[in-house]
This record gives sequence, structure tokens and C-alpha cells, in this order.
Amino acid sequence: MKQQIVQILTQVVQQLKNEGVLPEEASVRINVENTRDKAHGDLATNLAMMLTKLAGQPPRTLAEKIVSVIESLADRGAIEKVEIAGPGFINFFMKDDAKFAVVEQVLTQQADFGRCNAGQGRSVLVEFVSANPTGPLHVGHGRGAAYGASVANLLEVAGFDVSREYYVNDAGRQMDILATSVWLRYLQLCGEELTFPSNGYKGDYIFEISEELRREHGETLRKPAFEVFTGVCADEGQTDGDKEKHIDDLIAKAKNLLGAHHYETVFSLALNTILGDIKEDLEGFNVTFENWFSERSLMESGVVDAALEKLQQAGKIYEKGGALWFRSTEYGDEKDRVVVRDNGLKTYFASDIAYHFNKLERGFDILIDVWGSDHHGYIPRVKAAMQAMDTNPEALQVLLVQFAVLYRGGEKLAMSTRSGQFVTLRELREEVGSDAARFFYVQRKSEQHMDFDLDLAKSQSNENPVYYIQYAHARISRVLEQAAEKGLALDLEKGMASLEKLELEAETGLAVQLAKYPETIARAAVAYEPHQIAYYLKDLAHGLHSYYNACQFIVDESEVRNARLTLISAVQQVLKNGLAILGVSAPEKM
RNA sequence: GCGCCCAUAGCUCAACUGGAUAGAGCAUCGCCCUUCUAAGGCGAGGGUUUCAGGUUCGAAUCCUGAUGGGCGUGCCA
Repeated sequence: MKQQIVQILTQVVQQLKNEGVLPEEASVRINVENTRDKAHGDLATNLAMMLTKLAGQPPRTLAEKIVSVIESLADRGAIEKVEIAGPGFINFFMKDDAKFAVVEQVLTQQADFGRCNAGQGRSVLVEFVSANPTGPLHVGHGRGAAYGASVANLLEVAGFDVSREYYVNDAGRQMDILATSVWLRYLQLCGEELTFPSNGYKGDYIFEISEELRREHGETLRKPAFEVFTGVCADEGQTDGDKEKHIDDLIAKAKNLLGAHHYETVFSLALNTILGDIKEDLEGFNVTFENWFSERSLMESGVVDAALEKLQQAGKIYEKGGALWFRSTEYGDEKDRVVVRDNGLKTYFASDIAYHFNKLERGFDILIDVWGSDHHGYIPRVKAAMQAMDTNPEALQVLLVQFAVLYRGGEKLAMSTRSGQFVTLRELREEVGSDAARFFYVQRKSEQHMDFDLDLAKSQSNENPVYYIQYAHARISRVLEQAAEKGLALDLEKGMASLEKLELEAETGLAVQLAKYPETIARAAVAYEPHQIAYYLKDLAHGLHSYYNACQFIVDESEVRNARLTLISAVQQVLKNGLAILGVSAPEKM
């Protein structure tokens, strides 16, 4: 319907140009909106107000001209009535039968209803979560997971060719700290007396992995504690202590005493256990990836070196203080960035440059990174690197997610992976369920700060609006089932043919609401805003509940009955489609 | 200090990206189950959109400044 109005208005603008009211060369953007208030009709345009400057006439006079042109048209499509209102809005009232046409569309397209081709098949790589595999996911990661997964689904429906990827940071110091932590716990299990480093990973999961290590390898990896700790810099809290130096020395000792092969054994057990746990956790959260991309593979395949070489050749690398620096300031970054440290080790940034370059080389048109907003300062340097390597920095879209601030009993919770004090995603899922958690996270705009009250989420889970939507879906199932039980099963063909029997306000309201679904998808997709879907679904569910209370669906008169059941079937389909984008189930029963 | 993000009902958030009387949920108060699921519906109260200017037919939305909060500002990842 909206498209129809746009077409008509395009004709009108041409007509006004012909009449000399508007300059011939003027380009006009025609804007048709859904009205908020029923008194303003179904659709409205601000065209007259937009043109007032171009035409040099007051908006209301222009509006009258526009309306008279529309009224002179032979074919006015589904327009029932046109009105001028307020400062110069033109309101369109549409014919009812045109409003119900969408019901048939929904029921024939089913799961495909709402799909559009905004993406034109362009390939997009959505990278999200990508949490370091040094511990279980916590509720902070949950938001990125829920958001990223929903954005990916949304883009898919909007006609993009989507791949989802998790970047596994399986190289670097944090992983060494993890492996060393596991090994030290293992030594303790073997009976060695030692003080655990203040900077090591202290969570319970470390004990579990070290127990596993002991089960698999007995005491073959055991070394005397005094040997491990001799020559190691003191830990924080002791005289001349330095926690960073302390842990680095321990890592060196672990590598040294164990030897490359055995160190690798500990390292991979830790990595694989945690990664396996993360995968399982995300699957339980209805979040899946096409690809798990290893940072180590990037290093080992020489992609990082190749990328640095490329920058070097472009003259964007220089040496200072024994380290290699990338001239990111040339592309607007605040300062140049180190890519190779004076100890010869490549920085995380170096592999990230390579990673993004690699993504484009794999042929993706658009790269989407979902990051925690604490990494926002990182964007300019990555874009700088892309520019320096002659790739289009516009291809990269970084979506920032504010981390949720957790509250329990009205108090803010501090969270840190290192200290092992955090609420895990798994815990949250088990308490409130995957559906409620997914919805809760995605209800808010991603860049909006979010307060996550655990008590509320857990204890009052029934108040989570996801149930409201699911309830609408289940209710419809039940009604259709009841009708069938009474021998009055929905006859779709008959129902479609009887849609003109629907004349209640709630019924046209629902139809109008259904028609808004495709445009909601399109708008949400280009803005990367899945919360719009959440709000849409709440509205639609409200429409359904309201309708449910307003009248009986299973009535004797077969035309009315079939028409009503047809309408609610369409509503059910759209609820299901929308929930699928959010990764939430659509239950038949509740 | 500098940079980025944010500020809307008592609380948590929307507002079709500049449109008409700023809307929902929770909380509070009334009403509705002999009717297809009450995890529901109907209604009431609640606002100087942090503040001060500016841009224009029109501002919660854009610009400037102030105030308050979050984050960043490593040869960490």
C-alpha cells in the first residue's frame, strides 16, 4: 500500500513540474509514513511541507494542489479518502479490502514472509562473541552473542549472504597464562606445595581441567615446585614483587621444564576444554557459527607476516626503540601503533590487521565486527590498517555493544575473568532459560547502557515480555486445535475468500500491523537494530491478545469463523518468523 | 587533560532516523474468568525529554556550550 502511495505521489510531482509549480530539475524525496493516530488515516506524507521552499508557496496551498491532482487521477488504487491536516500533512485513508490483502501474502509465503532483497545477495561476514578462550562465557558476553546472532539472522532475512564467525584468540600471552595456571594447579594435585600466582586464572574450571590432565597423564608432567619457582621474580605483595613479571617468568619456566611437546599437551587440553565448553554453551543459547577462526592458524600460515610485509612495502612501518611501528596517524589515529615488540613478539594488533585483511581476501563484501564498547578506541587503527593495505575501510562496520552492568540485590557486581568471580552465561540460561535471556538482551538498543538486574531476571522471569509474545503464539495454536476438535477446523480457502467479513477495529488493526512487518525487517536490518523486531512483536502480540478478549473466534457462522481463524493464523506465522530472527522459540503450548 | 558513547514517567526502556497530542512494560489504583489458555484484557494517575542557547514551517532527535555518568587513552589481549 505504501509503495502504491509513493508511486502516485511521484506522478503528482511530475504533474506539478509540468504545471510549472516546481522547477523541472528539482529532485524530490518522497516520504510516506505510517500514522500514529487513527484519526490521521492509515498513511501520511509530509510532501507539501517538504516542497514549500522549492515552490515558494505555503504548505497548505501546496497540499491542496497535491490533493486535487490525486483526486483527478483515473486510478487511485486502494485510496479511499485523502485529507489535509495540521501544518500541511496529507493523510490517506485506505480501503479495508486492500488492508486484508496482506493476510493471503503471509499465508502463502509463510516462513518467507518478510524477506526482502535489501542486501542484493552481497556477502557479509558477521564476527561476534570472539571471547578469549581462557574461561567460560559470562553474562557480559551474552549480550554480544544475542545481539550478533540476531543481527546475522536479520541480515539473512534482508537478503544478505551471511556467514557467522568466532575469532579464537588461541595465541598470545593470555593463553600462556591459562596453560601455566592449569599446570600449577596440576602440580598442586600431584602434591606439590606452591603459592598460586596472583595473576593466574583462579576459577573453578581451572581445577577441573587440571584434574583431567592428571587423569590422562598421571604424574608424567610433574616437576618439583622448588625447581619451578627458583629464579622467578617475586609476586605482587612480596618485596620487589611484580605480578606481571612473576607470571611471565613462570610461563618461561613451564615451557622450559616441560619442553615444547609436553607444554603443548597442557596448552591444548586447556584450550580445547574451554573452547568445547564455549561451543556447547552457545549452542544452548541458540547461537551457532559457520566458522571458528583460529588466530594461531593465522600466525602459522604466515598470513601475519605477509600482511606486515605488505605494510612495510607501502612504507607504513618504521623502527623505533627496537620495536616496529605502524604509521596509523597518517590515517587519523591518535598515535602510531606497535606491531612487533622489541622482544620480537607480534602484538595482538598485528594479527588483527592480518585477520581483517584475510576476511576481505576470502571475498566478503561487508565485514561486521561486534565488539564490546570498551574496544571503541581500537576502531581507528584497524580502519587505518585497512586503508594502508589499499582495502576499503568502509567495508568494515564495527557494531559496539555496551556491556551490561550487573546488579544483584540492588548492588553493582564487579566482574573479572581472572579473579573467577562472575556470573556465567550458562548459569543465566539455566536460571531464566535461553528464550528469556535472548529476548532480554536484544530488547535494548545495543549502544544503550543496560542494567541487568539478576534478581529480576531470575525471580520474575514470568514478567519477561518474551512470554507475552510466546503466549500469543501458543494461544493461537490452542484456538486452532479447539476448532478442529469441535469439527470446525479452519478451511483456509474459505477463510481467504471471506476476509471481507472482518470488520472489527481489532481486525483491520491486526492486518495493518501485519503489513508493517516487512518494512520493519528492512529498517531494522539496515540499522542493525534487532530491538525493533522485539518491539514490533510486542505490539503484534498485544493486538492479538486484545482481539482475543474482544470477541470469540470459533463461532457458528462459518464465513466469519474461517475469516477470523485465517487472520489469526497469519498473525501466528508472523510471530513465528519474528521470533526466529531473535533466536527465540515459538511454542505451541505453554 | 584529550577522545568516543550516553542522559526521556518512580524504575527499565521505545519513539518509524526531523513530524501531528513523546509511547510501552514494571510498580500504584479501579474493573473483567459459567465464553477458544487470566503468563491475558479494559481503564486511571504519572513528563519543562538533565540545563542554557541556536538552526526551521516543525527538535527528544541536528549544531554550540554547560552539568552528570560509562568507557578508552599499553611495546595487554
